[in-house]
Amino acid sequence: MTVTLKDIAKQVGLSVTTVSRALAGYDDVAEGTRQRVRAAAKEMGYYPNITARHLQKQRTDTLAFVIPTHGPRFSDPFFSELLAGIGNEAGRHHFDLLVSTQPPDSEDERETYRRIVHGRRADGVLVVRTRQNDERIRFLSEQGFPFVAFGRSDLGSSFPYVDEDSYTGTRLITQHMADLGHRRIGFVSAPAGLMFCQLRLAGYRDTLQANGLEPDRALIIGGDLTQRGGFEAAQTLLALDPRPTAIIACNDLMALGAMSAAQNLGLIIGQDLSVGGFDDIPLAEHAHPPLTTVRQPIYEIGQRITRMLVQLIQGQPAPETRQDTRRSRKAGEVAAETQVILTPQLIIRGSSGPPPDSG
Amino acid sequence: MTVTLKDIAKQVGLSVTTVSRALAGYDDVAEGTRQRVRAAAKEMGYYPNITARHLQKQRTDTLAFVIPTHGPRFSDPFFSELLAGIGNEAGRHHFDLLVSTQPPDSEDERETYRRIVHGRRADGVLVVRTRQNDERIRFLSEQGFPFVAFGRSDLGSSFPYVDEDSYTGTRLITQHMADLGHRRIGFVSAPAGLMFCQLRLAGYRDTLQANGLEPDRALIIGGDLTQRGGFEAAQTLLALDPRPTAIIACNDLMALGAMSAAQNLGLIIGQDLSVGGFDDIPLAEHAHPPLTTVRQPIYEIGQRITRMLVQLIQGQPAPETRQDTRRSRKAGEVAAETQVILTPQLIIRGSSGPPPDSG
DNA sequence: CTGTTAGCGCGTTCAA
DNA sequence: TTGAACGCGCTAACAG
Repeated sequence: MTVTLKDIAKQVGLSVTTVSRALAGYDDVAEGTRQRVRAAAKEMGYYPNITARHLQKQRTDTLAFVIPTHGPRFSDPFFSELLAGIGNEAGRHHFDLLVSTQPPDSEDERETYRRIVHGRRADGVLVVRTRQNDERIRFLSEQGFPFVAFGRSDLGSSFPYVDEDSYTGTRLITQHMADLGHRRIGFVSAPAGLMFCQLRLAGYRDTLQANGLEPDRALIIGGDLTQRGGFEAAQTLLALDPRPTAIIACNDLMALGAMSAAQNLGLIIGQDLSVGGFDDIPLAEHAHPPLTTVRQPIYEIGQRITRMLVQLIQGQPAPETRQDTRRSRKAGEVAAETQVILTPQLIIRGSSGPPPDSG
Repeated sequence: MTVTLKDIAKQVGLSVTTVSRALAGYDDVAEGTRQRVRAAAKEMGYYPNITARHLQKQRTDTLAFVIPTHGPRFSDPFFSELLAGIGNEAGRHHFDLLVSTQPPDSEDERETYRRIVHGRRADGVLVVRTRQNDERIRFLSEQGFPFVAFGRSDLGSSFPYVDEDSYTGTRLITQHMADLGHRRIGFVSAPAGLMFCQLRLAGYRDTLQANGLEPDRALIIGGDLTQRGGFEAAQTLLALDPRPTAIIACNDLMALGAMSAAQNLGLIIGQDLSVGGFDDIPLAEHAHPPLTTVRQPIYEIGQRITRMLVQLIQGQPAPETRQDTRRSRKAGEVAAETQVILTPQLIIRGSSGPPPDSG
């Protein structure tokens, strides 16, 4: 049913080897032969069997992307944008993308990584939402398996990643609130194990301190990065007695949820309560009011980690030798950065303004 | 570096075959031998090479999912939820998931399908966002390649799918608006080639007619299913002179954008303007006000089409023979439905209410 | 019970 | 310029 090299060989009366080389465009095959073979292949509708090719080449031209998903009804525009960046870039480099969804830190997740690495299911892995003491990173490092992470880690080892400077980002937006005159600023945090959670929390805390604002444990609420989580966290925060006049959330989705909760109480966002987020997903711009946030170029980050991973797999100069190659590189060549930290950008929109009693 | 069957065989002094069978748990291998082999495999950290297994078994245990993405900065919670349903269910059945992102109706998309089918890159394909005269479906049908679609088509051929009754769903929500007293109801449509676009538009139109409401071409605006698209469409609709008192959008994301646009004009949603969506993504429930919409169980649909595809691949009773097997089926066995249409459910929330001049 | 042979489909020697 | 032989890693059929 499926047509193989052997079928073509039989058809044109040549050996499988010759057919293979003719199609691969080798120049040690007669022009006429090449023509005949090509014609036959086309007519018979030949497509190389990708699996066989993988086995022979000892590489799969496939990247793996294991998405950490919590509950069943997972729905996060952040990931769909990231996936688009990854998917498009992988395609550009003729790599397939293997996607798996697994609960973070679960046995299933561990097994998924083992299968990918030991079973040679893919040539490299993309790791996202890095965690403290991240076992995925430790495992991949130990195994010497190519990977690039979106986010840093606290492990000693050095590995390639792209990350946004979350600490500075949160400092920017917290300072923005402080500059507007807010003195009680709530914070909706993320699962504590996430690296960026720690960094953002620290940015928040340090900025409070730098502005002589009293830290208040009650103003910090854990969130799960969903809109519902932000909604519920805001309900708690807004029930406090001297209630906060501003709320900063660890991501936009929670910030949007917080806005809804406040609006349900009749509060006007940007006046009665200021809200800030993180990410700048497309929803932020078209919310009402538009959300003040810290921009993170998700799509571009997806492209970038994918490009880095492909380069890593295809054996670009290792990081150690980069200094040496700098001068000898030809025009147009660009060094493969292996550890990138992006500068955050504060996007001020209508959801933030001076506190109600300031005017 | 990677340990293969051959390595183990050498280690324990047996043939590759015996090792293979010992690990596979065949009972024609001595208990002691099995023990020795298993121990060695474990100690040496053996994992089967998945690619080799695929080649030998002539199947890949992989499903392909080609996501139709339009612009570069694609970000849609609908797809992340669908992906979660698909990914989790695929995992449950020990299938890998190959994801690709391609612009609909593009040459790249066609090539992606050809590669999957002819290159035997996967055992089956999931098709979503079905289109009029859908070339993907025609191609897969012609090739006899296993697939299941989310959405129907207008092609003559019969194929397995799950779909929600979009027509009735839109009738429900349009009737809801009419019942509230709305007489000028705007509609934000979707790209015309999409099957559900036609169905929803028809549901809208027929309901207007059934209620004796004048159809007005100006009240129907094309949308691109993004929040921005809904935002802009609503701006146009709200600039009309007798402006609509209600707007129904083809999906929730556009409805949320429409709400923002209206709110920017100072309109109060649910009073000055009613808004309705379609899908019931998690964002809808926690919007302000919460969005009236037609529920579509996205996650479950993802699971279901995946389960159907797996059954199809694993050779469940073909649709033609289902009647025959019905009686001979054993207790507990359930017929594999091949064409499922789900009944839509109207979710009434705060975004819809009587028109302003009615009270 | 175990080993030999064979083959999945392809690409890469090495001879002829 | 072409073909035969071999191997990628695994499993299945068949002997012994």
